[in-house]
Amino acid sequence: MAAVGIKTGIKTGMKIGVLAGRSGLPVKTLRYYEDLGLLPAIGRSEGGYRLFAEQSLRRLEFIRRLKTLGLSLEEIQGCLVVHDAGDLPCADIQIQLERQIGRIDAQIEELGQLRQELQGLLAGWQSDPAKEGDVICPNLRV
Amino acid sequence: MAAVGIKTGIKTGMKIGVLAGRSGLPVKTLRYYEDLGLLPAIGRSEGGYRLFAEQSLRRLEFIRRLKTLGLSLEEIQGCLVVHDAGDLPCADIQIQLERQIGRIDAQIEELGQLRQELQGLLAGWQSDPAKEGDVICPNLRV
DNA sequence: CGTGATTCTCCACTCCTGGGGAGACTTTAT
DNA sequence: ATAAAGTCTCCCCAGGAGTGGAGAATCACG
Repeated sequence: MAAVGIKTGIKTGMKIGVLAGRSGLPVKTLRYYEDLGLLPAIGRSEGGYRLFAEQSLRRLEFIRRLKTLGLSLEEIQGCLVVHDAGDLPCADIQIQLERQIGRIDAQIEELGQLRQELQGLLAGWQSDPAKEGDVICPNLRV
Repeated sequence: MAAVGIKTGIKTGMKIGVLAGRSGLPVKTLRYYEDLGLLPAIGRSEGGYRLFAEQSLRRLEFIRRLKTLGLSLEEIQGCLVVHDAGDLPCADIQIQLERQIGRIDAQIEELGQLRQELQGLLAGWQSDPAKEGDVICPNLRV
């Protein structure tokens, strides 16, 4: 079974349900990824069934990792497009990655600022301020 | 103009356009907030026009502030419900803010990990590695 | 060869925060 | 009194990441 592809020289591949089972992702999600171009199938069977290569598992693992790290599918696709652009010299990919790091730094910076603002707000927080008028919460100079 | 409501003792209020002008928010947004229950109108005119109290401005300012601090409208509504019940929602707001800071921290942490991963990838980058097999760019092993 | 499991495409729906516009009605200003 | 401006409700649209179902086709097993 595992060696089916070896017998014939013909293009073989997992059907979507197998890939779903091995990757742990729902079939729907795999189709969704394929539609987006994140996870290209190597082709279709006679009956039109998607066929995926073994590499798809690695690719899905890569996607999963980046996803858990908070990247959007669009950002991940950016990485994969670069990855798949085989004709481009590695230097271009390097630039893409550096750009990606720059974007991440900007995001971290932005989040840090927001965090600081919230922290500063809480720092001066009074747990039981005097009620006055129709003030909603005296801690917030609204 | 500003004193129109004083002449009659009858329940008066801003129409939505006035509140929009004074708050700087689009009419659509105010209607949306009213629909959600975030910004109750004091009533309707004969013709069915929403009428808002002066306090609505303060309330909108409160909403705006919490929004810029990253709270969802639902979380803000939670605070406002407490407020409308007669209490100062200080404690609730505090909890929401702390929760928000926690979320930001987690996000920063994850981004930092991704950054490190990409950085590590670039650290071992070879500008012109030998191509081998079906690896498109040997620097990127997924 | 039949039957059930798998897969296909297409459409709709979720949550969130509104934006755009249609068509009808109310209010205001001249 | 009439025209213009404001407001009403209702419905569709966006993006992000899928999920669910209908109906049709295909595959695998006995």
